[in-house]
Amino acid sequence: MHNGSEAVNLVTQTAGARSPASSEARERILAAAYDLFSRNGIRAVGIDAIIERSGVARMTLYRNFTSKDELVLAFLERREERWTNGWLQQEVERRTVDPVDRLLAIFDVFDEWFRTDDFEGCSFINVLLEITDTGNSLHQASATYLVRIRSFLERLATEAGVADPAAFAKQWHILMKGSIVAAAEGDQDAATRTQDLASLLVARELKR
Amino acid sequence: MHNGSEAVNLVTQTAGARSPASSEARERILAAAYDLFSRNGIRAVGIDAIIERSGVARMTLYRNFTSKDELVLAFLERREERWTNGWLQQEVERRTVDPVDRLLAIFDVFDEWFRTDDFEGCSFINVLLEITDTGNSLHQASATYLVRIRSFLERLATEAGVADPAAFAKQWHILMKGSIVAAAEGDQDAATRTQDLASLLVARELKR
DNA sequence: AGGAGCTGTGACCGATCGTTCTCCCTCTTA
DNA sequence: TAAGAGGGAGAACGATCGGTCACAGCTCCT
Repeated sequence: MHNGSEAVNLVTQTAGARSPASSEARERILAAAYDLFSRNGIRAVGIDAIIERSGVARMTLYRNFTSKDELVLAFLERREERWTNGWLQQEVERRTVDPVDRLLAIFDVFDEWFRTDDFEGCSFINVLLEITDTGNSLHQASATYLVRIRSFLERLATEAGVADPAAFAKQWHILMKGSIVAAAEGDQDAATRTQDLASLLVARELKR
Repeated sequence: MHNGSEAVNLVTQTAGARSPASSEARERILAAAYDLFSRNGIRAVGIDAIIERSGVARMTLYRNFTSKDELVLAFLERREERWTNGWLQQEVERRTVDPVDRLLAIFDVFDEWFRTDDFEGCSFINVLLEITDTGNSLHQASATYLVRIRSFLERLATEAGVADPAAFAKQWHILMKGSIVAAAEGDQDAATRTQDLASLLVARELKR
């Protein structure tokens, strides 16, 4: 899930500009890192595991990424592309158009997610909690991607005509995060429970 | 916080029964492990850091705990003693007596917690997310301690006369977990925001 | 033909991981 | 006073960590 191999074949490129930033090897490394990091966390996954799964040479990895941290950063970036934008946001917008319905639909999407057998949780939360040091670039990057999710919520809240969209988005995000942790604990019905809570907030903010 | 050094001096014990399970060295190891694990997580803290901080010999640690995993297990047990029981539960019960007020007071207690400069988050959530493998004993232990927190909530919900205390406790716990993650993200007002959500649930479940 | 650029191979680095071992010292209690 | 247990110190174990090195092979462009 969320690791669709649309792979974008970029081989046979134009003139000497064979940019290393989009080589086939780099893509395979990133794909392997995505699977391993999202499922097992950062610290638990070593470079060896990544090169083995990607079938790439050790030096090829270090030619494409100067360090493990930079690879993790690239993973987080891809996580936003695939999970936040390509999945959550897109799925919500596909299901309905009314902004309030879209907000509530988040938990319908989560419900399906929580029931997948290989539920991996939210990588941004995982990295944020795994890397304690608030000065660490990985910690900060995760925090930034979480802020971006909140921007999406705030946009929907604004469209819905909520009085204080920023505050609303923060509360909504607390609900989302709570449900994700509950799902990680094993509660398959966490999304439904949380949607019920969310509907209470909607009812208060928007008499309809 | 929550690491009060009440230390329980157990030296000079009775007859040969100098149980290794409560030696002074063991206590110092556990105290060091508590500080380090709760603040930095499990994987980030090595044995070396623990023996250095505790000032104990390497072999003394392994005479008291057969492995790092067992030390982590002992840490989690102490975390429940100090955090769940000795702090959260006690603090809530000290502040008020009405069960509904006690449920809401959780977020008053959280508010103070979130504002401490060395906020460490919930170790049970941290370990649960850090150790992905659901079969791992550390993962399972963390899950169990989270269930116990829910038991406390359920007790209060029952006393409050909620229709479905188990479901109520799960929703309340989702709110708590969401607020803790938000606090880890840096939101100092996460407890207030969450208490507002919580009050909506209370209002629906108990017309008063 | 030749050079540039990316990849593969495999040895290798120092550091750190969790864990074990041996030797000795210091208490306590019988 | 003797026995015995707990602790301290430090070397060492094999494994793994992230990261580097030299060298050879391939494919593409000019």
